[in-house]
Amino acid sequence: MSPSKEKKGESVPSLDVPSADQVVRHVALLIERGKLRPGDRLAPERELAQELGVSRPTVRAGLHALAAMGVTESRQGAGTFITEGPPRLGAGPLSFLAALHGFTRDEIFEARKVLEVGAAGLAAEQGLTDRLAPMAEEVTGMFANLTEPQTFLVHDVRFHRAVAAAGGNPVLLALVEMVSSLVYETRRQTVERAHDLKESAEMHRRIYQAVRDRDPERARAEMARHLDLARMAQASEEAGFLPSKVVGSAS
Amino acid sequence: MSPSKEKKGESVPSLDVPSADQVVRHVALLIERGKLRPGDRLAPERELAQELGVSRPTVRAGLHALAAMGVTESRQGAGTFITEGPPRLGAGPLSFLAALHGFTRDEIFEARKVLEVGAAGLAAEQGLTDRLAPMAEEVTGMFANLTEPQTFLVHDVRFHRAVAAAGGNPVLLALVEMVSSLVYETRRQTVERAHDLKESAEMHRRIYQAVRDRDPERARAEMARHLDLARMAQASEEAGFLPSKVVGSAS
DNA sequence: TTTCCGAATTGGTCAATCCATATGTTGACA
DNA sequence: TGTCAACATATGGATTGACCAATTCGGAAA
Repeated sequence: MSPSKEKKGESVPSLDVPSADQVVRHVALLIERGKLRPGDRLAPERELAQELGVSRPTVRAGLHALAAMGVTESRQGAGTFITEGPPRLGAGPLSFLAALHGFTRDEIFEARKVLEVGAAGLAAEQGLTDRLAPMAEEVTGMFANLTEPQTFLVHDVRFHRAVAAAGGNPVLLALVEMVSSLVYETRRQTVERAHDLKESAEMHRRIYQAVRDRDPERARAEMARHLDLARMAQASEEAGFLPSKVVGSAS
Repeated sequence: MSPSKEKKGESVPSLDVPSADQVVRHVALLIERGKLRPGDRLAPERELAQELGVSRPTVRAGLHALAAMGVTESRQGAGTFITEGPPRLGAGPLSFLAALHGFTRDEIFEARKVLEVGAAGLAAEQGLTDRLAPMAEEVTGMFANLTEPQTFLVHDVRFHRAVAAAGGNPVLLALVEMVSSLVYETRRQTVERAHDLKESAEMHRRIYQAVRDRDPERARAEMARHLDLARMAQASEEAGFLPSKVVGSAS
């Protein structure tokens, strides 16, 4: 079954496939061929090691890499599983990039603006009525927690997620969540200083109404305006509070 | 320096920190504190193992995870280094997501549209003249290779990268590259069937001109139009060629 | 039939060892 | 004296073997 067991010192030492990558490629192949679907369990490490002709630590290295990419999850005693649930991109890689290259708050908000304005437009165009309820719910949650900044923030984040979801594009949703999570950690530390939570809730409500009314242009405009104001609000919250305006907390 | 050396069977077994994550967190901390910058070399695995009080295989597992996130690169005999170069997000995670959840070509193009239309708008607004040359160069390369589809495609991809770069936002650039790379592999297999390469080159030229003229609205419109046409073009190229319209080739 | 315990399964970790590659040093040779 | 090749060292890559810890599931007992 496995003619790949080549001796090392052979005449042609050209094909050097890093063994750890072999595991990743193997899993990738199984996924592409549909043999592995979300929630499925992978073969035990010991079996994988034998199948691929590598040692167990090598298999483990590959599985760690897959786990870091959010592809798999391992539970001691149970097994290794393909990640279930909605498509998500881990925030880790972006967080590291942010910390390493010193992304600024403004840059991140600008990226959010592009993503979320687009998502809001799509949401209004699609007009999927069953996606409206989650948005409305979060707006309600915001108005109900004007004096509880932390709770308010949770509804805030979930509202933006709901808008992206209403866009109906899983790729965009994954990107929005990845970038949003970059801001979330920072924001959680400064939201206590926020004033005008009411004004923020009103803006979210206007975004919701625009989507509900299937008015893409208004949805885009309201989202753009909201993110601009949110950016400035956070800037003032951070004033003299955080040592640097550089974001980045690796998960 | 490290009082974290807790015995396992102690009276309070509550704090179970998966050892592999310890390595990731350790590196993350060093990065956040500015002790590690792109290009720097990490301590040797054996030293890290001793510092953190874990075994070397565990350290290796953590380093593999970091490598999978694109944070580090290891070179046998030399050491492990923080990834250098421009901020990049690996395409691996998105590829897996695409394969697992069956993202369609249309969904990916829609996401590209949001990202790249936004980037084109930013590029035109910024008007950084020193970012124009790379774009012009790729357009020239496309016109010079109308009969060489593979070469044409390379310039095509690089043009879109150049536009995103001209937007001046590293976050957006990283996202554009990540999503674009999803399409690239598929496209490379079908581009031979393309006709109207000349028309495609013309469209790119118009995008360039709009950015050069600092006309954001036109830049957005041209990019949107281009991506719509490119989507349809690829659909016809794929007709009866690829077994499925589902994208996804994990790197 | 229900409940509980224990064996088998499986991931998590460690230790020791060897190999492959890169790098720096040293010594021989021109 | 200068240059280059061979060797020693540092470091990541991988293996073997073993043991621990958490989960799962089946069989025994109530």
